[in-house]
Amino acid sequence: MTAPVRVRFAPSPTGRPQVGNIRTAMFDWLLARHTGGSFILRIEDTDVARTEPGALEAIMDGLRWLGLDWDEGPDVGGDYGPYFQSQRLELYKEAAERLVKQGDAYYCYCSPERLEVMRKEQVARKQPPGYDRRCRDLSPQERARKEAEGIVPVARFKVPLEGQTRFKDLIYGDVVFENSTIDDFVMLKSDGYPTYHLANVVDDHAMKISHVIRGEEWISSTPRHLLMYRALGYEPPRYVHTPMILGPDRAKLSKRHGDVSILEYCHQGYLPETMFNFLVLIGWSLDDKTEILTRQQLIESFSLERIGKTGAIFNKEKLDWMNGVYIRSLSLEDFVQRSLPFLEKGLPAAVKRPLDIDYIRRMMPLVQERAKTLVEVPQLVEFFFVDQPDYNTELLIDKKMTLESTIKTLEVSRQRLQLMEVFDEALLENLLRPLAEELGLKAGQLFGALRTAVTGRTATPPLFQTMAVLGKERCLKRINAALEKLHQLSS
RNA sequence: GGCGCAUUCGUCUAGCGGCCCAGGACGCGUCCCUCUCAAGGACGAGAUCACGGGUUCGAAUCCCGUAUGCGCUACCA
Repeated sequence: MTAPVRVRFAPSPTGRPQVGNIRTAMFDWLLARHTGGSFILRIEDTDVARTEPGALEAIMDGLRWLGLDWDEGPDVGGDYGPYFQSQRLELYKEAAERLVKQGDAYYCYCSPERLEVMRKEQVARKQPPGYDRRCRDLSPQERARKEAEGIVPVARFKVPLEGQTRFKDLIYGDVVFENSTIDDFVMLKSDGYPTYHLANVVDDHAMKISHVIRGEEWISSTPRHLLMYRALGYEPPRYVHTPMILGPDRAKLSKRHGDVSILEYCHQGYLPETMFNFLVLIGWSLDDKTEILTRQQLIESFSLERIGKTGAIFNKEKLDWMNGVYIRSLSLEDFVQRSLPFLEKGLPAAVKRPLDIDYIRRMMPLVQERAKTLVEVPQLVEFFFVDQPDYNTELLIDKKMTLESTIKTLEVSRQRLQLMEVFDEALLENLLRPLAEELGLKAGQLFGALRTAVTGRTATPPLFQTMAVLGKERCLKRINAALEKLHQLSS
């Protein structure tokens, strides 16, 4: 696997870039980089009706986000362009005409309505549905008559009635199909656009693609492609079908079960390096223990041989874990920079902008090891910003404490805190630990009351560090507010 | 219905005839650490390797069959 490959990712711009497709693109990219080959982006915009505006940009954004740069493609050009199939219509038409001339294809004038009825009957008779080849042997006169009626035909490939078509898939091994089970499929639609089958064969040949990497769902149509390669006199590429990514019900992942756009993971605060690592591990593994791999390690160690055969369910919990691992591995400044957009968006509108970046830098070490995704960072640090945290007064009173003892505890704490000149972590600890003992409390009881008073929460980063970041003024203000709440409760 | 592909802990997987009465990871449980929450550490539960036949001295690994699941079966890709 050292010869440079030419591989292509060929999405159709009919929707957002889903993880299944992106994973295939990653395999393409990895193989290209591993072998020093080329990764080509080709847009299969042959389904005019389903093409969605914006889909192309979204696909490119998704690839860029993951760092899957392409060597040839719509925007960067290349020697084998154009890279939009809609701009290569002439090529497909020529190929189709040639096949018709050679007797390997024919024009079909059957109406969609007739085909519909035909299929229904076939299914009713428990026959395999498929084109009945009515137009396969039309006489020139019959054809002329249809043309005269103004019917615009489609071009169908003349699949051999007998024999077998076989190929060796690099992952699944030998696959054999009886030609008799394949119907005469449409190559060229009546609107002049090719179907996937034709366009794919013509372009992969024209673009000198060496390996076709695509989802397992394409295995069944591979013999059609092979038959066309043969009829056209082209050398077929190597085929690499990859296992699918499944939904929780083991069915092909769809929008229904959250096959969300790869960009959605970006918005949800997953790091691109997490997605890259995680996605490649669905269906591929290095060995029996390595889970975290850098992009460079992946390029070096990637190989087709280690791609599995079985569809895999997308394991969200594991993704979350891995994202935590990657977040923790970030340098503080990197973590700050990546969190910034999420803070801008996620912090309450009442927090004044621009955000105080230095203040943020001081609190971020406290949340870095607690965040699983970037999108939850604002939640984690919100109490640092709000004027006065909102919380239920009961939370101030520890299970083993009373209203009175809590009031007393906070009052004494306030006095002592007020006397501090330098409000840092070490000094806070030196003050507070002995204070708990002095008050006859367990450290947790004192710290718990202070924690709630100062943050409004029962689960926060370590108290002293948190208070140090908050600063003396904010802490005292909040303790005062807490005491007020408690007094209200007692009256 | 036809054709094709697949089948190892709940999930992702290692395993390509003896090292496996099956290893790792996520998740889960217990414990340690500890001011809470995380993180980290230790330990544990969890798979008769879908089932049934072969082949072999020996099979999760090879062969056949069955079952189940999934995919394809469009003038979609």
